[in-house]
Amino acid sequence: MSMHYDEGKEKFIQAWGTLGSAWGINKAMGQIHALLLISEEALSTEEVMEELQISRGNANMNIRALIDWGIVSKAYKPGERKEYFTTGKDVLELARQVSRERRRREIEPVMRVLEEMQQVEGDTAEVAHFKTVTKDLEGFTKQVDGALDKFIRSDKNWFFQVLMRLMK
Amino acid sequence: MSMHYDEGKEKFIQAWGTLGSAWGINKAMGQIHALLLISEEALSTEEVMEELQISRGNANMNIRALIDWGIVSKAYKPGERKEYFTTGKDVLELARQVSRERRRREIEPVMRVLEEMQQVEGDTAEVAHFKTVTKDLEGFTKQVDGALDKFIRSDKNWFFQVLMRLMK
DNA sequence: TTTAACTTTCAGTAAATATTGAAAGTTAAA
DNA sequence: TTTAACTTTCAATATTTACTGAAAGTTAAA
Repeated sequence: MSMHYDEGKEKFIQAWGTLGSAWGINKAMGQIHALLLISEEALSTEEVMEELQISRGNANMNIRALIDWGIVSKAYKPGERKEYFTTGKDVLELARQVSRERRRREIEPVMRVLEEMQQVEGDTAEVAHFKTVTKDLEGFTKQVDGALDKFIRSDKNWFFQVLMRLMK
Repeated sequence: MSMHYDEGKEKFIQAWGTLGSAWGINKAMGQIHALLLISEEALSTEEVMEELQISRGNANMNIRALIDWGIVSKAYKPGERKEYFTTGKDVLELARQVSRERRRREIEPVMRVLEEMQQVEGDTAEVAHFKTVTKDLEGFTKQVDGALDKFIRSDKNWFFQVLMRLMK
């Protein structure tokens, strides 16, 4: 029923990587994030390479990507030239950041396309149906987008209050 | 500023396919779903193949996958032996179904791993930190999972009320 | 400056994923 | 039954995506 640290660590990193791929983030990116999450100290590229058995190029590119997503940041150690990396340990803040990015990268482009669809011309039933469906999608997407925006801007208390109320 | 139906249709199918890949669903699956969404009539495998220019095997497999997800269903036309396929036009119901499946396929497995992590033994600071982080993730995941569950079981009114309240 | 510690890039390769099409399987009607 | 309309499977192939490692680029210290 118990488990050694190394085994647990391995399992967690694996699981986080898998979750990553299911969500369109790549595996290595998820694994690096997991590793930084459970590490109290900031890690260097070398250390990441070593722990995950991946190449320098791979480590570097995925660390960059995590920085782009705004969920990993650089840390310099006094007197050291090397770069180290950490990720915030606040899960809510992480969720917020991921929401922010996905909203920007995925929801917004699709919303723009859906809006455009109202410009389709023609008075056939086919066109009418097309516009109805895309308008519905647009309406729904807008609602979700608005809620997401609220979440992104909200503070901790607001979020947990909403969750609580939501679950009655 | 206006647009022909065929152009709009093409754009929409493309966008829906792209959104699909960003969400771990494959492109063809997204495109087939888009096509069924905007089609009032149920379509046959042949028609899907023709419209999207994909092979029989591809069409068949992805239609199956959509059925597995519970978002496409078979429809038989009277006197016809061939199978036809449709998808519900209710966007909220679609969202609910997708949430249900993702919850089952992704959230649940990761939650089980996170729970397991409390079984890690050892009294070092490292282990303590590991448990803290994974416990936080577990707590957050549980909350979201609960809210999702509520959403999945809820009706239309509840959902829009929540969204409204949420957006103040 | 030069050097050396470090980071980034990228062409080549490997791995994973999606797609094809023809053959095998199934089942309603003749 | 047989036939033929239809659906499913799956080995081969193509496409996409990820990864490597060495070379090029950068920058602090000597």
